[in-house]
Amino acid sequence: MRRPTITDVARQAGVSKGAVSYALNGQPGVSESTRARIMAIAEEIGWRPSSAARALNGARARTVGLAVCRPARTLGVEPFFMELISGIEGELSDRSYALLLQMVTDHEQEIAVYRRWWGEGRVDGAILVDLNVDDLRVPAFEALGLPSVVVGHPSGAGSLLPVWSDDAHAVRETVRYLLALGHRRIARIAGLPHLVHTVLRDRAFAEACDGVAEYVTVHTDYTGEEGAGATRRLLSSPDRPTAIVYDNDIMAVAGLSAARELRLDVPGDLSVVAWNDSPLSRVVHPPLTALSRDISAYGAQAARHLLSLISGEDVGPYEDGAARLTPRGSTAPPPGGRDGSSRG
Amino acid sequence: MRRPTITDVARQAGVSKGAVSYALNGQPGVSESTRARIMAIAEEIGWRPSSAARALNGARARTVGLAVCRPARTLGVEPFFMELISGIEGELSDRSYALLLQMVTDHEQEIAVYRRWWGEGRVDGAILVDLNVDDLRVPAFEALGLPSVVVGHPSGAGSLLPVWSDDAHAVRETVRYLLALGHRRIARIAGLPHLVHTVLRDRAFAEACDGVAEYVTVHTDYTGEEGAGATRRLLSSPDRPTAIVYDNDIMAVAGLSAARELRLDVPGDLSVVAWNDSPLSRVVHPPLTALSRDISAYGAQAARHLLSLISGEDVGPYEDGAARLTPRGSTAPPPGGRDGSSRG
DNA sequence: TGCGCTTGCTGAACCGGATAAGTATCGAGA
DNA sequence: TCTCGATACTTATCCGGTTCAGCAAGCGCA
Repeated sequence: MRRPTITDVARQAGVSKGAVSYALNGQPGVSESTRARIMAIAEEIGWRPSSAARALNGARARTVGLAVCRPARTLGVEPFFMELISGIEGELSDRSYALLLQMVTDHEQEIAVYRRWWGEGRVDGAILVDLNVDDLRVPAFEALGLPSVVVGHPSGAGSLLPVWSDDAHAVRETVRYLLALGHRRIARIAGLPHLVHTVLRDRAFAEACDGVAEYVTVHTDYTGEEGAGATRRLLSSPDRPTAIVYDNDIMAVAGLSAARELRLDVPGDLSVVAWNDSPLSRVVHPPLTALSRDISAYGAQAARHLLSLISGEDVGPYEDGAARLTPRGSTAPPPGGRDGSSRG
Repeated sequence: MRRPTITDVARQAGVSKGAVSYALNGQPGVSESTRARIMAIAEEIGWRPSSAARALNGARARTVGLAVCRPARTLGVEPFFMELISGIEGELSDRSYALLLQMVTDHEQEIAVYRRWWGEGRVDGAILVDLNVDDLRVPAFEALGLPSVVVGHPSGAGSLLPVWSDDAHAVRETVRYLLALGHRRIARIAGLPHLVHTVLRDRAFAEACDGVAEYVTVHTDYTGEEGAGATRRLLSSPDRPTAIVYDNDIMAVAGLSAARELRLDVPGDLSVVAWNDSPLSRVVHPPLTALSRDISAYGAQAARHLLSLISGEDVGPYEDGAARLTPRGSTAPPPGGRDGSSRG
């Protein structure tokens, strides 16, 4: 049961291969009646043009690559990726592009994967996530000439096209909010220190707190375990923070549990803010005050930008709206109430 | 900057295209010295054979398709998928196969996606997940002749190749454990009722409890919201259950919080068991007693089976080990202690 | 009536590899 | 010395589309 080819359709329709091709692609060169007849036959015998044969004629592969480089254990839990992928995917499939996915363990391997995909003509472009400081992938992609969108801050994207969101702004908003509540000892449990957005958040956090509150930043690997561990250490120090900002939601949930183990009430004794709002933030008790963003829309935007880039349009960096703080039950004035500070 | 082709390599090496092809594929027909020279030149100019051109000669696309059909909001949170994909992916990339991913909203759309992929020769096979009762996709895939592995129970897989795990066994083990602790009123907050594994779990749960405990099963859409809602309803009834088994971890976490809102202690007043162990189960307090499986290995096995099927090997169904119960802090004897029942 | 233009199609070349068939070279054996 | 066979290639064809050049028919118009 061989797959039907253009020749089968042509023979059945009594026309040449060329005519079928014109009919299929809506090009002039066939009459409407012939086109209809050809399409009907194609439909009937279930013919679809081979993507390989099309690609051979210089056409696009109509596929975008995404290699994700994170330790498996953090990947599974973080809603961020699935939402991002889901957004990318939605946009791609609307334009009948496919997404080629591969998980890798390090950047060297990721570069090798792209080198292969690009060399083999399997993909037309790539999406680069989890931008590192001095990221090896940026010069590699530049050298390959692989059309790429970087999901991350322009400062680290080199000549590649950045799609980003102002994390510094979100940090400032969060700190202002906590200050307004009266907090004066604020900790931040951050993610991997070599990620560009971690560095930017670190800096913004330090600047926002400087002179108005004691602050400390602890780096982790984003896992709940490290989040809980860091929380325990912070909370068992004599001058424990009255508020903790977590760089993702799984650590915030873990921190919530760690606080409870230590018999601390959230938000009575400790306020908790989670980055990346997700269903998880809403189902725990108390529901988490979180920095919300439409990750799926962000992914869709990245995909749109990449497709524009691929089709040769002239596109510039895209700045998505910054995360908005969504106050919920996990934040309140610190123990002892507001210490007389004014707002703003 | 055109991509180099086999012709470029041939010209530079001073040989014919045929020779380059033989050299590349390790076939006899070129001397070792020539082969080395050709490979060196290929490496130098960064040539890789176009996958499209290869596919045109009847070769495989070396790609496997996975269309995931779940509402976006449940997808993001459940670790299950990312772990499964990660396992599939690891196996595929070891054999330099790629994974083509698409998210769809319903089965009709999923079938359409596969029809296109298969018709266009983009994929060599497919992995079917979230098997439904009377699943439309099974006859569709059979009709297409698309080599497929079904991640789900053989009873619903038709003539497709099933890779499955005995959920009924896991249910029985869980119920036995809860009975041994002394529980006599057990609830189960299940997932979508049209999924084959939900039906199988439902049946096994009813059979295991029948005559020895009061039981009730509530169906949800797997989201934390519905899990929390169902938990509240169950716990506010006069004869509330002393133990609840949740069909996934996000609902278990939501249930944990719901119980806490109602001032019920876990595990003192209520025991909680989660299906699908994940980092999430360990970071909440108390850590959740969970049904653990190596999802990643399961995915890898599904991928291996599919690749065997694609290469025409004769493969039979694969039954993975059933989930093992991992007791943690969320389960204990019911209020009032063991009611004198003996173990076993 | 003849010219040029448009319409609707055909035939052939081409994309980049794989591969079967053909060929030149060389060494070994009769 | 001639043949045989292996070795190391080349040449040509094919895969399934796209696309360009060509061509016949029909039509408007001078």
